[in-house]
Amino acid sequence: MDEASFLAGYDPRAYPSVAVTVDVVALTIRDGKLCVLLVERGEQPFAGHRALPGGFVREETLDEAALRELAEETGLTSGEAAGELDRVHFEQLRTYGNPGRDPRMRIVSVAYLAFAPHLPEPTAGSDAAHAYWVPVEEAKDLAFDHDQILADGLERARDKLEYTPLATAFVGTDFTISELRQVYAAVWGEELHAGNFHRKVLSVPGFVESTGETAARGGERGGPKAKLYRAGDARLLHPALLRPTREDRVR
Amino acid sequence: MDEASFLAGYDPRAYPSVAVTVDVVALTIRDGKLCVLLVERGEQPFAGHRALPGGFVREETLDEAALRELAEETGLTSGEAAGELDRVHFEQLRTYGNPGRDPRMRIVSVAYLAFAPHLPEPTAGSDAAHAYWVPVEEAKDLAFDHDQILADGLERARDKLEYTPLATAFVGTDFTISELRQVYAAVWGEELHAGNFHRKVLSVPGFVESTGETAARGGERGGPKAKLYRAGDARLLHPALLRPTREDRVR
DNA sequence: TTGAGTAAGACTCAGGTTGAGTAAGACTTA
DNA sequence: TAAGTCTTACTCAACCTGAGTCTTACTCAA
Repeated sequence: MDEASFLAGYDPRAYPSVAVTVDVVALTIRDGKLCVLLVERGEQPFAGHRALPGGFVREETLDEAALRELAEETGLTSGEAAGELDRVHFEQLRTYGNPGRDPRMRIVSVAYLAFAPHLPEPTAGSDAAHAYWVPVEEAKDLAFDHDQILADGLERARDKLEYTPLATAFVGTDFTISELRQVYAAVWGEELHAGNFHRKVLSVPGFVESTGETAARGGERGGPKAKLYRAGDARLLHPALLRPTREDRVR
Repeated sequence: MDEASFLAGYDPRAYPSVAVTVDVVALTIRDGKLCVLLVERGEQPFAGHRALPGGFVREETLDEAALRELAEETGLTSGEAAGELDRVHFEQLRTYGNPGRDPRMRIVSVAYLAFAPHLPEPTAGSDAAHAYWVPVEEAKDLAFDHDQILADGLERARDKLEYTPLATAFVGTDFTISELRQVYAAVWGEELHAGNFHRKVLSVPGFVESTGETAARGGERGGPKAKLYRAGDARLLHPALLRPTREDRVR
């Protein structure tokens, strides 16, 4: 039965009311670690627990609701700072709506995944004072089913790194191959062979293009100045950068 | 802002009410063609148009709602026939909730993807009399944003065939490699090299396992009796069966 | 019954991609 | 200045790929 025939034959008020929210899994890399944006809960249920940022959907698209929530939580709502959000990659993750996931009422939550190059620490004193970046391995015991949502988001992020140029959303407009490799290492949680990574990135058409420039200085502990690149126009990587196979992913 | 702080600070009734539905993109293969289950709309809006089956979410999980809708539309609700639904693969596709996607009220729809080996034609006289299987290339001008939902579902199906043993959900419990190849050909819309496909399927650990049996007869127009296989225990295919690269997928 | 056509499945081969390793040279800090 | 780090380029063997050939087993129609 589709929406229309339902509406013709049933009274929507015969069913319990449902609320629709968005929750955002916002990821960034800080100090070489993959971090997620969390908010501190002050009220029951789950008072004292941390949760993913989110909120009710208003008269706006779901995408707009997710972007608005992220902007509010990071404090990036005003003019200049809001421009940083332009470089954030946004995509819908999946929807969570089991009865009982919120103890108070039926809430269907559309989860989003956001990848940010380097958003500032939410500033104290603002609306966003209760939000902060947490390394993903420390993000446990979240409120509601947010542990599951975070886990699903991380899995999606790791997958998309293989087939899409998503990693370029985590670095600045100009970056070195080494910086890009550190993104993969942080998200996948394992080191990559620098030489092979270099070869593969440059062999994928449209992944990166040279700026002709060179980094201002070498690495922190030595090494030559690396060449600078910017994101190319590819939307899919071919061939893909497959992560080292793990048998436990297969069965 | 998360759900709890919203609920504490705002009155949900201050926002327009939102209804939550599920829509199902149910795919099967009939006569070598990929087909989708559609229902005929008798009422405005979109009277005379076809639509994806779907309906309101009740006191059940989203997954249960999608399964229930599919069962109702196909008429597979009673004892024995309902068993056929056990072999249907189900997964959430994505959620569509733009204001205005339904002209009457704000409706957020969680779309599901279903893959069925060979569900019967919905029988006339039942509740499902207005539902039927349509080859996907003939499924145009659907109601609401269902063209988009179908397109997204097809893209997902084509992708998942590469990395997962999903194709086995389209065939019987016992099948030949050739039948499996025809599934790939139907979903991807292109012929595959029989020898290479054979080699690759058998080389992927856990994709298929031999039954030791042989098909009762050869192909319709000749050829030897093929060996029979059943689905293995792999959940991811490694190495993947990548479809022939198309440049237009990349940029 | 036989011959033509079809398909399953095993094989070959050239070309490309892979992970692993080596090496030269540019740069850092101590 | 010395020791260590890092980018980048290279080599190599192993593997995977698409394209094609071949044998054998079967169906169908004459």
